[in-house]
Amino acid sequence: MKFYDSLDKKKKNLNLNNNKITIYVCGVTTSDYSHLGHAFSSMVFEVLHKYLEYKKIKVTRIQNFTDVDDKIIDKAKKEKLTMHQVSEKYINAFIQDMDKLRIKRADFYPRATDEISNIIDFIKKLEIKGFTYNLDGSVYFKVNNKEDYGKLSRRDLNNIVQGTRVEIEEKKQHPGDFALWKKSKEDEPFWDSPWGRGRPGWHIECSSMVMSNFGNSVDIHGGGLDLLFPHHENEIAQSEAISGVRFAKFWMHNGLLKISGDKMSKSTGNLIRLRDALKIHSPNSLRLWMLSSHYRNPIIYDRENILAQSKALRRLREATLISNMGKSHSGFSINKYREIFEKYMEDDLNTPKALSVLFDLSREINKLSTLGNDILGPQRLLKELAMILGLNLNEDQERENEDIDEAYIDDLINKRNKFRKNKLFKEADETREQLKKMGIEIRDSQEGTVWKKIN
RNA sequence: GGCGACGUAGCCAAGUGGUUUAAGGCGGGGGUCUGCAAAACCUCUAUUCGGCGGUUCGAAUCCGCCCGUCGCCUCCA
Repeated sequence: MKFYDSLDKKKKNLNLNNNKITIYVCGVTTSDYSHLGHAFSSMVFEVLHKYLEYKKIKVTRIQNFTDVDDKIIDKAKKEKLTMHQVSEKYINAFIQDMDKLRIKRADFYPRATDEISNIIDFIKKLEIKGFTYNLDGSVYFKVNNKEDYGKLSRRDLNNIVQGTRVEIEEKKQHPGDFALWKKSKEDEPFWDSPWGRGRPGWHIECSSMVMSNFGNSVDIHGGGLDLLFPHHENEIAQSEAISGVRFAKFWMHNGLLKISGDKMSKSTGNLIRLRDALKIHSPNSLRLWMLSSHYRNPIIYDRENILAQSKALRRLREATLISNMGKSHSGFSINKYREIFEKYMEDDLNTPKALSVLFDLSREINKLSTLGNDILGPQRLLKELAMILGLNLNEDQERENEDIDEAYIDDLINKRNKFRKNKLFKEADETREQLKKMGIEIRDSQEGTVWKKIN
């Protein structure tokens, strides 16, 4: 099983201890509703999780909530709520929205505010080792004391600031130094610490959570590519400054989601909320769309593309819905498809290729069915493999059949079939048109007439 | 200015030295089936991988230059 490691810049073999694996994924700052980029990132590592589990590997996946930060504090002031209330609201929304997308939940969702005492201990250790300095009640990490700083993002400390738009805090010893502990201003939430009242800096919570849950090193550390610098670079610096060992065996970064060529991000307001996307797209179509490009590549939001995926989805679903009338066995090897699927998944999570196996399998099922073969096994395999990718091939069918007067539809279908029996085709076609106007498409087959809702 | 990614058919998107004279999906053409449809199946739809050079017996795949798009260097999945 090979995955691309952003630090070593190559695909590496995943070696396991006792068939166990630990995964830490950087979660969201709880200052707003989650957007599609969050969904994409969460889904990538969820699919990884599910695949490993399918391979009988014991996975522990943690995804954090950053529930203390400037934006949350601002929002709380504006809405006259406490920081905690704001966070609570968006944490609940996150869970709700991700559930709807059928993202299997992580094992734990630790919050920064529950981690404070560990964080303080962490900073104390860094202090003892001489990696920090105090500046007006805030504590900073000395980037110059970490000789390999910049190894993840290939950055050189000497020109790390040149040409940037960063306003350099003149007091910092080095422009790259970052806050471990921020002194709190008046009317801001705070925690007592050896350095006075304040709150943790952004990067420290992830290091602390990894270490308090997994020890000095985690197997896979994931997140969006936008976190590579400075967030993950800083995590490495502070963690390895303490432990002296490699912080994450694998750094996995998903590509960023874009809207008409530009990154989806909070700063520009250029984003689509997951809950809004779910109003016009089914979970399956959204997932199929996200899975149809490789996780490390950027993906551009485009309604037409997602719509195309929902049509593709039908192909898969139809193949699982064919009644199994066949008796004979074709000598068809389902293991071949399973093996190819696994081969692609284990090659750095190549979901586009893995999906192609599902489509090939669907075609095979249709062919076998026409030839009168037993298709139960292949159908089960199709559903099983799709489920690893979070595609529920029964779900949309059920969903589409909601809110429909089935008895009325059955009446019309019976009526049409009587017309057909009596060769009154004109009347039969009119009835079919009537159904179509209601959004119902029908299909005649040997087993009778079946119908489904169309969009 | 520094670091990095990408550019493959009408569209989306894999492939990163020979097994690929390039997966899969959407769209489109033709056919089979059907009273007609739908679905399904068969078949066609890039002799070619941004451009130009180079390395090699052999390149979409490696190297160089150029053009274009984007990301990070600021909170960000």
